[in-house]
Amino acid sequence: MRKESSTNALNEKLLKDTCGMAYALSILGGRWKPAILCRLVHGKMRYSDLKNSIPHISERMLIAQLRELEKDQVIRRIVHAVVPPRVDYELTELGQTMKPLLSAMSNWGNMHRSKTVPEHELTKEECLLTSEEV
Amino acid sequence: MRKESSTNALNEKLLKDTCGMAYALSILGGRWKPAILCRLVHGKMRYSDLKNSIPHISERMLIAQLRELEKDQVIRRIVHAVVPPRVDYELTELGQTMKPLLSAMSNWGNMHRSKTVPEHELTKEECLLTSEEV
DNA sequence: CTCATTTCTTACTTTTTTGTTAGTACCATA
DNA sequence: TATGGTACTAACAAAAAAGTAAGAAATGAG
Repeated sequence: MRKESSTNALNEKLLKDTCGMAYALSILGGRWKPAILCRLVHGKMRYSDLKNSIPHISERMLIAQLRELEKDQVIRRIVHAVVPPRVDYELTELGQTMKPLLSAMSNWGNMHRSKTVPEHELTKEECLLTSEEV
Repeated sequence: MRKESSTNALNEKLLKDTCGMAYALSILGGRWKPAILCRLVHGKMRYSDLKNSIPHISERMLIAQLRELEKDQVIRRIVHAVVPPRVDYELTELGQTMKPLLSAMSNWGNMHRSKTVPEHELTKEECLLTSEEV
């Protein structure tokens, strides 16, 4: 449970309120959010498909990060009245506006991580956003 | 001191190694990094000027975040052999390549935080990156 | 009845990040 | 000596993020 009046919280709020970049980063930041967003950019996904497509993610973490993205209005949650349960997630209109940004980040990251990660440690890129997809 | 073989650390490394977006976010993420970067984009700054220009930042946090950015090769630290001591910080060439990305984030953030922050709470934007500055 | 599927929630633990405080080094000046 | 300026480091505390494990709900099938 987050405190609302800690120095920490107040600093965060101040920075988010005065700096667009800090605001954007507060929305995108989170261990598993990049992986989630990179998948949803390609289109609506079912919870279980999303979970199965991300190696090593726990249900606890997946749901927590989805809930945050939903709260920030970047994604929407679509519940189907079926059994077994079915829940889909997709980018909202606001989320769609992030596509150019997500693509720029992905491209920059892919272009430059090879500068700092030894080549024999480079692994298959699983998250590719190209300009055609934006 | 960070553990190197916790699940947490291993997950982070896996994601950074397989997703350009996660990599970029890992470099930019940190409470005070956006404020620092927004200032250094405009040109080299002296440590004390940097500190005085960011409200509420402690020396501890400023130096810690500068050290991380330096380690990630985004900024360089320039020591002058004078008294009183003088240290400047500036973007590296790699840091310069981030300018379009920083600008995109700033613009997106400024465009959309008004959607989620009540209007009477909006404060003066202190961090503006325009396309002319990129 | 049991087992399976899907999608969560809750309680707690571990790890990491951020913040507080005290102190340091190297001068220069009074 | 004390005080001031600049730029840190180290130790610890508080807060937040991430991870582990257990349990729940609503069916449907055997």
